[in-house]
Amino acid sequence: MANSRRPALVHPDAGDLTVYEVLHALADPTRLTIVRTLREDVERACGTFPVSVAPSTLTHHFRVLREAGVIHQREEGNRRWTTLRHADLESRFPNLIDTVLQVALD
Amino acid sequence: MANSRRPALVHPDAGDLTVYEVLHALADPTRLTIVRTLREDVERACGTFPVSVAPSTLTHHFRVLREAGVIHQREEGNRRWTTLRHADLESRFPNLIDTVLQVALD
DNA sequence: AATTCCTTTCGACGATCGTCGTACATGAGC
DNA sequence: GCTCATGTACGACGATCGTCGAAAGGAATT
Repeated sequence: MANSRRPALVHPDAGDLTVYEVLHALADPTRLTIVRTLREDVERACGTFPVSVAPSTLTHHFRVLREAGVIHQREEGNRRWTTLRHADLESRFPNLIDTVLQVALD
Repeated sequence: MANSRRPALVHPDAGDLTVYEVLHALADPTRLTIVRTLREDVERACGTFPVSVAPSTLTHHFRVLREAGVIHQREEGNRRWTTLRHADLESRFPNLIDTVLQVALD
């Protein structure tokens, strides 16, 4: 199984998030599109995001978001489901995500 | 005079600011300290910010903030006075600056 | 005019960034 | 079994980043 053989996904504790890492994670068009999409649909598989980059690039962006504590990913079969860590982000950085999303309407 | 001989300082129009450049500008401890300081004191000279980097590094950070549209600088004598472009930022990205500052209490 | 102060410009440095192609691993379905 | 779909890992690439020291300009002061 992928769940047991592959290295477990690392998710930092809510208390360890830094505003600098989060801001940096949000300061990219592709990554902000990912976050905006997750704000509308609770959970999505990797391949279903409306972005236009190579698969390996997308994996890279997911790692940046995950290590910054912005998203959570869980594996199921050969899919990886992604959610926004909204509660953690709210408790640590109140209003930040929604303010950024509201301001970045594109 | 410095005002006429040195290349004029470039300040982007409020309408040209991008949320990505602004977020990137804010995603650095030194630069966020500068912004926080300007939120308290309206106008300050370059050398008076509570940061600990080399003068040339400070100049670099001011340029990043200025070109992102976060700060405004004017020259007077051999001093350069810096202000936050709060009204422009508010009109373009409502609540963004204050939310980030409130969240980054350090 | 000489000195001192404030700030910039330039070039450099190692590090990180966003991007991609290739190869690989897993799971589902035939 | 085999194939296809999903997604990752690795290595590479040029670009940008944050940092600094050295040198210099301009203004204020003496």
